[in-house]
Amino acid sequence: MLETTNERAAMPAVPAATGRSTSNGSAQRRRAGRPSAALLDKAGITAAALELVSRKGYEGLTMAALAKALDVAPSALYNHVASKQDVLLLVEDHLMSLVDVSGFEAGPWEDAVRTWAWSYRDVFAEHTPLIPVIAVLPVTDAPQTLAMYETVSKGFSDAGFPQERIVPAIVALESFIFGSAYDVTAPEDIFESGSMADSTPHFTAAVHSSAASGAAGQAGKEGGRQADTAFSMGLDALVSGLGALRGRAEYL
Amino acid sequence: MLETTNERAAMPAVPAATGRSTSNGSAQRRRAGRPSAALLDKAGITAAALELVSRKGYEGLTMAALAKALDVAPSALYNHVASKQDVLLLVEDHLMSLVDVSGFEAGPWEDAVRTWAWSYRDVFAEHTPLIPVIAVLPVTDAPQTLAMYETVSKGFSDAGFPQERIVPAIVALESFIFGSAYDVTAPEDIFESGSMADSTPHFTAAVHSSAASGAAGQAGKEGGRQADTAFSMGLDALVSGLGALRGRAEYL
DNA sequence: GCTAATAAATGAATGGCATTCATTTAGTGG
DNA sequence: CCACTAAATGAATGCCATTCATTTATTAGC
Repeated sequence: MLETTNERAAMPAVPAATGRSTSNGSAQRRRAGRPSAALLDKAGITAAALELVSRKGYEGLTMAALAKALDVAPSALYNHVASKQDVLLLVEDHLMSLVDVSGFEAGPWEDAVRTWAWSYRDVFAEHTPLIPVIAVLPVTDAPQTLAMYETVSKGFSDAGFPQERIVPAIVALESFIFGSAYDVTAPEDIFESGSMADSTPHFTAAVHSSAASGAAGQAGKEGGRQADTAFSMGLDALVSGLGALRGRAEYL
Repeated sequence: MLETTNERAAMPAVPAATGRSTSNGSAQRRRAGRPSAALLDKAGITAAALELVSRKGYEGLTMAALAKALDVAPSALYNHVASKQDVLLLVEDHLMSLVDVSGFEAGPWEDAVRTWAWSYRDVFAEHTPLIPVIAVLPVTDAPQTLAMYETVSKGFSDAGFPQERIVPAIVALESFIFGSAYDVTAPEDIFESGSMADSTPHFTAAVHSSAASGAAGQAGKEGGRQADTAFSMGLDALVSGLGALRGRAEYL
C-alpha cells in the first residue's frame, strides 16, 4: 500500500499553496521540516483529544490516533506535550471549565453546593479514566481547575465557613463526587449475586428491594437510576452535615 | 544469551526429581509439556501478584513479571486466568477479606460504620489502581466481596434501616471511601497555587489556613494528614446524615 | 543582512506490553 | 489402551508510548 519512495526528489519547489485543499481528509504527504505555519498547539491538541474520546472512548485515545486526527506524525505531538499524561492533563483542565459554579455567586450555600456537585459528577462520569489523574494533579498546572476552586472557596467563605475547614470540606465533597462518578458507569446488574444468593440473604433482599423501588421506568444497561438515588442520599447527608460545621471548632 | 537449541534431544528422561532444589531462584530450564504436579493455581497467582505489588507497585505488576515470580512462562498464566484484568479481580477480592466488618456483629451502628469505613479506605489507599476495577466488578465473581456486603447489609438492617435504603446508603458510603482512598496518595503540596496565587486569594488563604491547623508534626511527602482530616469530616457528616434516614420515607 | 540558535515537522527505530498459537508432555475416563 | 483434556514451553503478533536523527523554517544577535 505505502508507495515506494520517490516523490521526494521529484517536484523540487512546488509552493504547495495553502496546504491540503483537496478536501480529502488526510492524504497528500507533507514533506519533512518545519512548516510555515505551525500545525499544532495545546488548544488544538486538547480539542482533538476531546473529540476523539467522545467518538471512540478512552481506549481509542492513543498518541497515534490523536496524531492521525490532527493529520500529523505521532512524534510531532512531543514538540508540544511531554507525554500522554500531559494530554490527559489538558483534557482534564478543560473539563473543569464545564463544571457549573454559578450557584456560588448568589443564593443559598446549600443550593450552590448541590448544583456544583451534580454538574461536577455528571462531567466526570463520562471521563472516569481522568479521575486517577486529577487526584494527583498539582493545581499549578491547571488554571481552569484553580479557577473553580477559587469560586467554590469564596462561596464557602461567604457562607460563613471558618478558613481552616474550607479545604477539608471541599476535599470531602470531591471524594464523594469522584467515587460517585464511577457508579454511574457501573452496569445495572452489578449487585446480582447469582448462584450464591442463598448464602447472602440480607444483601440479596436489600438489592431486590432497592431495585424494585427505584426502577419504575425503562431498564437501560447503565446504572444511572440507582447511582442517582445513592448520590442524592449521600449529597443530602454531606450538605447538612458539613453545613452544620459553620460555627464551632472541632477539626484542628 | 539464550543458548542455541540443543538440550531438547539430549537427556531423554531424567526424572528431574522434585523440581528446583538447587536453591538458586529461577535457573534450571524446565522442559516443555505438562508437569507431573501443577505449578499454578488461582490462589498462588493471587499471592504472587500481591507480593509483587507490595514490592514493585502496580507498574511492576506485568504478566511477564508475575510469570517470572512464579517461575513459569508468561503464557502459562493463561491456562488459569483469562486476562490481566482477571488477575486484578482475584487481587481485589482477596483484599476485601481484609476489610474490618467486625463492628457490625455487636455495638452501635455508628461505630461499626466508622470502623468499616476507615479500614476499607486504608486497604484501598494502597491499591488505588484497583478502584476502577471494583466499580464495575459484578459481585458474582467475587465471593469475599459478596461476604462483606452481606455482613454490612445485615448490620444496616439490624440497625433499623428500611430495606430499600440499604443499598443506596452503602453505595454512597463506598463512593466516598473510594474517592478518599485517592486523596491519601496525593502529594501534600497538591493545592499549592504557585505563581497564580494572586488571582486566587480565597483559595490560597484557605489552603494555607488548613495546612497550618493540621500539620503540627512532621512533613512527609504523602498527604496523609490532610486526607485524614477531610475523611473524618466527611464520614461524620455521612454517618449522621444517613443514620437519620432510619425511619421516614423519602427516597423512592 | 548574515548567521547561529531554536522551533516544528517527518520517519524510522526501540522496547515493553498483553495476548495467541503451535507444540509437547502428562494425567484421566471410557 | 486410547482419545481427550489439562498444563506447561517458546515463538510469534500487534499495539503502544516514546526517542532520535534529520529536514526545514523562523527568529535573535551581531
